[in-house]
Amino acid sequence: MRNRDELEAKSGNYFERHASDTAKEADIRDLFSFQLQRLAGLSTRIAALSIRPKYGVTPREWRVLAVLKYLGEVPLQELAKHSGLLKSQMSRTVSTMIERGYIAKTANPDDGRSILLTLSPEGLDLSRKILDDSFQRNEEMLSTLSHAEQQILVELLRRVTRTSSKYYHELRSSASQSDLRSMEEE
Amino acid sequence: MRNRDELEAKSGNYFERHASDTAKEADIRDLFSFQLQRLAGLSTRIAALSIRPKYGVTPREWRVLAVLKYLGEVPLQELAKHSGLLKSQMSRTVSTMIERGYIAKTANPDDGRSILLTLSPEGLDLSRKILDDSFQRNEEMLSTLSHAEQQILVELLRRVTRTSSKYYHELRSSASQSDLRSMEEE
DNA sequence: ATTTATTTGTTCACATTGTCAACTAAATTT
DNA sequence: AAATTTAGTTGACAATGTGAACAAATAAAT
Repeated sequence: MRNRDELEAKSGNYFERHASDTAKEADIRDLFSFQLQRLAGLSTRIAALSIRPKYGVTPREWRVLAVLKYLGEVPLQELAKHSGLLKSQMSRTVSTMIERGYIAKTANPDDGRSILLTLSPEGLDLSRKILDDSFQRNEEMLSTLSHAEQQILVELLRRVTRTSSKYYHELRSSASQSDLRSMEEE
Repeated sequence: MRNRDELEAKSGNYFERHASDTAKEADIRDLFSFQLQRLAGLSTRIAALSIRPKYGVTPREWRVLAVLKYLGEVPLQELAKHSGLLKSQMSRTVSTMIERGYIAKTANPDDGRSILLTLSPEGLDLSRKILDDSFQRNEEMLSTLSHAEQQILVELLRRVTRTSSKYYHELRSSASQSDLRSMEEE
């Protein structure tokens, strides 16, 4: 591993760094969220490469189809939650999917505001095909791990996602309450 | 050929999705890349929430600063590779970071085409602060895991990233040999 | 029962991110 | 010396993310 410390002097050490080289500098390569971002970016690029030319849908669109596949028949808001999108994003995505005939929309008899969304037969077919492709891609990506390791990875990610989601909502609610205080704080 | 009936697919009952004795429908929730995307999205949102208001930089900008922190002094292309960005993205990002005084640019004595980039003292200071914050955020996100589990997770991700990167380049070169993007992701 | 507040979905406006191609200037290769 | 490759910049545009305004419908409060 390369270390920055040798370059410390070059880039302007105004802080008269304390003599000890033992104090370890924080390194973004050790940061979980950094690894996560890079791998997710890779994953998206791989998916786009194999899906867009073949099926003519964006990663977001097929993700929505696949989520709707397991949800069955739900209002738009519900679909958005499970997909990790804002309702505004979902509204647009859904309307192009309706135009292309992959999603069907019916009125909700219990609530005049909401709509019920389902996959059309074509949408179900497409989502199956793409999902199969995706599982194949994932196998390639995970091929370096044993089956047991793959399961561990998936389980750890699941737990981290749960915890992070809670953390996120905490941050959000505490941020919206103290809007005026975020000016200084050093 | 799996031929699960439509009724089940649309039932929306995800507590019974494993109960079926027949061929199982593919489910995006079991897809590694889906989990990855959701968690990465969460992570970005959390980061943006705590960093943007406080330091006035976007997630991408601080990531670049932090990468440059460990690289020391490198040409733009090199910085792009390690950050997972295209050189066009990097060129723009760097030029705003130079405007704001976080990055310094000098000519490369060995190559008139390339430039050498380093963190300015302000950039170094900022990257340290944000990196500290980031490690704290990550601790929250990972708080559900034991220390040992965290290490396992990081190690598994590292291996998957390596394999995926190789896979990506295979796909790319087999798709079109002419347009080789030099983004080694490693 | 009427007013008020909340919720659902659509749309607008905009910021960030990602992709590709054209272009220059400087190496490198032939 | 000419052709090719490489480093970086810039333009154009697609995809994604965020927040707010808005109408219609429902729920809550008085």
